[in-house]
Amino acid sequence: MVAITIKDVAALAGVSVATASRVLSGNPATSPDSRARVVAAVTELDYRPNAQARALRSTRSDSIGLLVSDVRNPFFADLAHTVEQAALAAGYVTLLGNANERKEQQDRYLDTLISRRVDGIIVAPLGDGSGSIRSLITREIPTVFVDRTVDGLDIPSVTTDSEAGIRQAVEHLAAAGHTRIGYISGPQATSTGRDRFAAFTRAIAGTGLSQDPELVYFGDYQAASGSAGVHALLQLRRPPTALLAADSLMAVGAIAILHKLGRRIGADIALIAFDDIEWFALLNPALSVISHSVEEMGRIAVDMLLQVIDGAKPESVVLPSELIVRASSSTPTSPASGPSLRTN
Amino acid sequence: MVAITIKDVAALAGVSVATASRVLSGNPATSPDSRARVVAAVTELDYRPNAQARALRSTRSDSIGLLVSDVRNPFFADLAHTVEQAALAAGYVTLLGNANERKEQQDRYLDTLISRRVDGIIVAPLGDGSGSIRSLITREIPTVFVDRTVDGLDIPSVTTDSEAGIRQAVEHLAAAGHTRIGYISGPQATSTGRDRFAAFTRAIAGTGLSQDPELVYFGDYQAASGSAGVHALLQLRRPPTALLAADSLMAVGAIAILHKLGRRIGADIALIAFDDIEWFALLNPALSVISHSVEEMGRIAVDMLLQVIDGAKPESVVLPSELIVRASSSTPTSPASGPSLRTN
DNA sequence: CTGAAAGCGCTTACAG
DNA sequence: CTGAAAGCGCTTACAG
Repeated sequence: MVAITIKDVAALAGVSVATASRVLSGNPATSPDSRARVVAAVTELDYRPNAQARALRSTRSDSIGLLVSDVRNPFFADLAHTVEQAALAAGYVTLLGNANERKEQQDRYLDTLISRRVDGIIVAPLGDGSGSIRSLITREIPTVFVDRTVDGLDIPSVTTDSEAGIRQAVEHLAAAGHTRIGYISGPQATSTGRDRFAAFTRAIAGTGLSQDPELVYFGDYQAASGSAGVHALLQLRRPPTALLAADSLMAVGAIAILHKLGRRIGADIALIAFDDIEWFALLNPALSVISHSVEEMGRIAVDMLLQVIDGAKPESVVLPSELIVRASSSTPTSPASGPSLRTN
Repeated sequence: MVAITIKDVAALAGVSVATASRVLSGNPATSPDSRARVVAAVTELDYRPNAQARALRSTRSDSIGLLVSDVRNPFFADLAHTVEQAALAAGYVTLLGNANERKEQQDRYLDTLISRRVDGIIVAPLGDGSGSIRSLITREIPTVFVDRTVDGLDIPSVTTDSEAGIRQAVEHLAAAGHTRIGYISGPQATSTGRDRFAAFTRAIAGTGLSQDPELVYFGDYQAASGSAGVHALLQLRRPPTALLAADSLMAVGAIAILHKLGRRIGADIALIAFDDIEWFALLNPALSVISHSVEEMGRIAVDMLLQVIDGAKPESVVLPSELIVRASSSTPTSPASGPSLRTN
């Protein structure tokens, strides 16, 4: 690689390195003449300041890190997109990392982002507060949790209150006559996995439906576990007549295997997914979903991070969720035993 | 932020900074005793080397940049995932950027990656060779193009040969009796947009179908333009009976509006998309696609980049594409005029 | 095997 | 408004 440094620029412009640096950083203490000559030199040499050296000296890098748990999950892809656009508008470039739902990989990226001295980090965390997550606190690195949190860590967060959406989903299914609802849960190592499972448990109890523990399958938020979950649930002596998947990827896996088994979604079995993904509305039957706003979440996360970087301590934000009923859950299944087909 | 430097480590360990540095970088010229004490100090202080300072000195950063044109496109999300895993296996961390199909943003990210001195860059480029793309060459930064190329630039690339897949798609539709095929093209500012359009034009000519220029709509690889394209094409006095979308996002937009208009895909109108996305197989009817391997593309790209970093000059690779027929194009539409329903 | 010193490419008080 | 100089946190010949 050919290195062009500020020295080359200064030499060509006939000024000192200090003056060149001032022009480059927009310091007003420069003469119009110097400015013109430095700018010309920069253009001619196609000079790019070395961000490493700059950051080393000035302790800010105008960049933030965003660590998501799985880029292939459309929810996180959308989140990455909004965060990036919001950050760009505020003058920050976003370095995106992908933890791949694995703790070691999360630690690895966190270490990288820390050692690259990003100005702040937005992370959808995984696991307990051990490992590199802890360093964020001890090193006082501006951090915001998004979508997920870690118990016991005092870090501002933007999350979704899954309670309302899940309760609506369960009540909707109960109203359609379902008494045995299968739940494909997210991993209990994530706060969303735990929260949504707890919300489901409460909703089931509140609606008086079967609390058979066999109706819960613990997946890992990836497609294959959605398929495995459906497979396991349908093998039960008394299989569920409706399914609730805790994220979009597991829903995809569920749909795939239901197709393969020839079960008609919305007719033979009802299905509702957490996360409102554009594609879900295009399925036939369209998928009922529990929706929450990823755009809002992304914007708020960036906003909060900027505040933290400025030394403030913003309040955590909890966004609402709600059920959107589409065809995948609207056709009532007549359960073997259930006569009560109410509507609300 | 609290800064812990190698000086703190050296002081705690009772050795010089030089020795501490040697232990940290695995230099064999260190005594077991020094090693033990430095390691202990690192653990106690939770020390993370400043990657900026290290890179400044050693001219390598063990990181690569991956610039995709749209993270929300599942093809690129999958690509990001494979590239990242392959890079990780080779000891590199991947910084992901999202050009959002916009030249300015591509330049911005390229500048950032260049100024952060990543060891190499994998990019799905956009536009001509102007702007920051040019700097990659003049600064001799190890670069590999993936999925797309830029005319006139001598940079190794991994791309897909769209010719075969598109020809198969057109022939398949022709065999089903379609004579007017609408084409929703990618932007002509991308090599894939141009290549696929050229392949389509040749395939149409070769099959003797209508070459009516009105049957081509130029989109931008984003969902909204797919909807707009369908809208425009269906307004023609003689609308197409089959549609070919040049990427998955435009296909999504196309499907959405077809649903809204009440046109049954696979019955009222045939649809084929470029890019084999997991979700497409789940649609009902399942979508026929032109498939190419994103995993292979990602792995090869990383492999080539490592070669370039090592000073080699690898040959460009072109991967094949092929049609996968599913229900969205399998039901022959009986065209107003066409009697010739051949099968092959 | 070890330490003192130079230097990577910048920025920023400090004088003038 | 400008330049010389120090220093950010590392690494790496150079002596020993």
